[in-house]
Amino acid sequence: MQKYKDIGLKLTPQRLAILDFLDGNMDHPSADDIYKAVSVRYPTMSFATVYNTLDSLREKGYITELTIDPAKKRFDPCTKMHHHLICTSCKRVHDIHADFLLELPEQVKGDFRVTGNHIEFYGLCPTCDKGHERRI
Amino acid sequence: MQKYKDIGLKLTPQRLAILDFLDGNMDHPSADDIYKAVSVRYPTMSFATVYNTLDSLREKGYITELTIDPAKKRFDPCTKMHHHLICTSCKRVHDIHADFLLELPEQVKGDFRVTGNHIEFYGLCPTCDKGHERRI
DNA sequence: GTACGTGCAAAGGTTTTGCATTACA
DNA sequence: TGTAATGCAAAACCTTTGCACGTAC
Repeated sequence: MQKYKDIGLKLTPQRLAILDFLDGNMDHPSADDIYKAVSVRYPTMSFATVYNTLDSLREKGYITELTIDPAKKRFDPCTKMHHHLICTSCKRVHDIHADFLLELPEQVKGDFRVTGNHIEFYGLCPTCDKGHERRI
Repeated sequence: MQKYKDIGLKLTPQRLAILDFLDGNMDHPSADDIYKAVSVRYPTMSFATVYNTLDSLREKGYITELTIDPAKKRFDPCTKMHHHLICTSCKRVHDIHADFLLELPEQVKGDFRVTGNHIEFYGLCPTCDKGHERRI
């Protein structure tokens, strides 16, 4: 596994399994999703290991913790600044890589030092939308 | 209490205390914050009542449940569409009532029916920013 | 009077922690 | 070999639920 050599963490089999699961994953999985997925290969996997690893990866800047789900934390291996489109029915989350101009007016910003932003778009995905009548 | 007459809920003293605490509140309190605040006047107040009331108020559209805090739900009595400016250090949340043009490109939106959006601005509030050296 | 709200305690779900054991570097 | 990670279980949180009792309407 050359790919993860420079990550600055001990590369245990469990961590490699977690890294592999997250690599390119666009589902914004929860800790439990990750635990279930890697447990298939490592039946002794524990939540402590999952949370430890996620915490280390977050500290190193390899993943982002999302606050889009009120019920649980979800994790995003894509750390490039982007936004999210969330289906309010099935809770699936799509990445939005479009850019938006979001400059706060001076009188609103005040002395606040703004360092970033994140947009949540809400709506119904095509699948969930079909459950409703819809005439144009 | 004429003010809450038309709310469509039984107006118990506990509910009135919660409504009074929330009215004009800009702190985006958690259920626990609300529980602590109203417990001063109503020592027998229970979490069940707080959550029941918050749930009813949310259903009726009088409050919004915020997902800006990974640790717990926070509630906002201001239901007019607005955004938030969050200090990553002290976690305090300010309301942003500015408008932004957020139109998703067709090829990004696809058949998704977008119904709303919410922007989180991140940064350091003036107080927390003072802890860092900062020369212009 | 009756439907609905309250309060208590217990349970459910997610995340954290302590500690002995194991294994990467 | 030494430091750091793993795994298990227990605990800590936040939130929800069941049920007997109480109260607004």
